[in-house]
Amino acid sequence: MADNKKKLVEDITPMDVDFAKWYTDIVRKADLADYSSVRGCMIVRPYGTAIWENIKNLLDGMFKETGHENVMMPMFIPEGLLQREKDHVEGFAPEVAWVTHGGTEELTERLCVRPTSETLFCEHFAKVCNSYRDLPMLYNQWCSVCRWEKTTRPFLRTAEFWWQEGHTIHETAEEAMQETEQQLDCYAQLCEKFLAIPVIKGRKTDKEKFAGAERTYTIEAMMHDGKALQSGTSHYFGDGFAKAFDITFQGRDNKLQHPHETSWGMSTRIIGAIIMTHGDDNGLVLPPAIAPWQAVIVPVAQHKPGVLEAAENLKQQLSGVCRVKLDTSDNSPGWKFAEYEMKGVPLRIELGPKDIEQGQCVVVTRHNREKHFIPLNELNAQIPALLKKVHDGIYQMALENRENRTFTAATMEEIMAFAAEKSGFLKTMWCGSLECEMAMKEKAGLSSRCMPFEQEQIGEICPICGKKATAMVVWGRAY
RNA sequence: CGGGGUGUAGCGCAGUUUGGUAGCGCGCUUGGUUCGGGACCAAGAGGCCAGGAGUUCGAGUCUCCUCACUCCGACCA
Repeated sequence: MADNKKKLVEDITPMDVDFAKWYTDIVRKADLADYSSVRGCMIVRPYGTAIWENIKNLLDGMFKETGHENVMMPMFIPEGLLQREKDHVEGFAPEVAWVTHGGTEELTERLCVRPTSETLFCEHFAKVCNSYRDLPMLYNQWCSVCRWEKTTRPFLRTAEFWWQEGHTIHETAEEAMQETEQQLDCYAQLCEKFLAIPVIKGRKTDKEKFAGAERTYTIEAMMHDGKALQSGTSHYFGDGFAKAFDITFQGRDNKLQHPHETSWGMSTRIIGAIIMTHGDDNGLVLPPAIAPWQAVIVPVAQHKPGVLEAAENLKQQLSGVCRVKLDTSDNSPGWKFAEYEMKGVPLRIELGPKDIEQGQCVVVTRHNREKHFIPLNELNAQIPALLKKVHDGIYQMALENRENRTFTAATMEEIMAFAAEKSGFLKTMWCGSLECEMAMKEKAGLSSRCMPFEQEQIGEICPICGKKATAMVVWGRAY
């Protein structure tokens, strides 16, 4: 299928030539986002917003099914409040934006633009939580947050980004732990079932965990270039924040207790993951579940009598079967083919005079450009199967990429060989010390991605220091 | 923070060496011919050449200053 590999869109830099350029070309050409006049801030264009809305609706539905409620918190955090938890403020202070004036008056206490809202939720929980009967409180908010990053890239790292942040408090540590794992699982489900992105679930090392958390769980995905992308996180706080913010409730035993807390988040960065997991040299490839249009109808020779009418009828026929768009613009069919390939629409339906004569249409699946000639009266029944084929196909391709780029090492020599020649995940045993983790970064340029839940016993000792190993770690270079 | 680079039409760029009517491609508008992999012809619209101060008869072009963006380091949940 050499023909299928031919690059048909000239405006996108091939990923082998320059992966970073390829990425930004797609962001721009697929109309996902634009740069704004504020450094590091992006404008999410309608097409990008539609993708985010679909992701948001899926996640929001899952959250609600498990009893979570949405709230809306302020975007400003007083400096004093941010400083209540020591680790937390140390983690975030270097990258927060400060509001110092209201109108022309200088504020007595400056306000930071939220980089995350733990402190606000904690302050609120302290007020509204009184009894074990109030628990659990399962809150979530959809909002944007601000982190003054030094280097930014659309979706992957922006100074302002959109996300959801869940914050819950529970009567017992066990219940909070369960919540933390449940929400991580929710993200993993979203990635694998809807976004067709295989992920590794695991726990972050102490070095990589969230500022102020007792434990951080993560899902890690691998991009086309072998780099890792942290795609969602879930944190268990124990009662650390509760103590710092004086959140108490009267327990079943009539004594005052601190609740156990969690937080978890997924951001617009996931759109970057979709681009870099599924995209190709012809543009974006969207998982059907979140594609704004799952199919696009391209009429051929639309000036000829009957073609537009037939296309219009086909659109009617497909409403309720999938999200469908009909493009009747003046652009040539070839232009439209390229356009919707760049936009990653999973199915293209071509309908021309020849098809109408034969009562059929041509359906092309985006990820492999396979053509299917389908009778119009069978189309409705076949669309769901074709969409599933796209989903399964791109999931499989992503999984294969990850498998092909995953290696194990038992010695320092093997680690250095990996670091020098490969890009991907490296599994090794680890003793659990910060020193060895730092050494990995310094010597091999690798950071720990996670300690997978699915542990493999690939050795007895830590290859860095030679001491007894306590866990297997997946290492990599990260976005 | 350190080092490089770039600011000219919506976007991408040429023009700066050697000062002399503001250019090209894409996109946009109008009309026509086209249409199974980014069609073609014709006619148009669109500029404080990043900003400021100099030199000069004359500055996009030379000098000085300022600002913005960007890349590579460093830093970074």
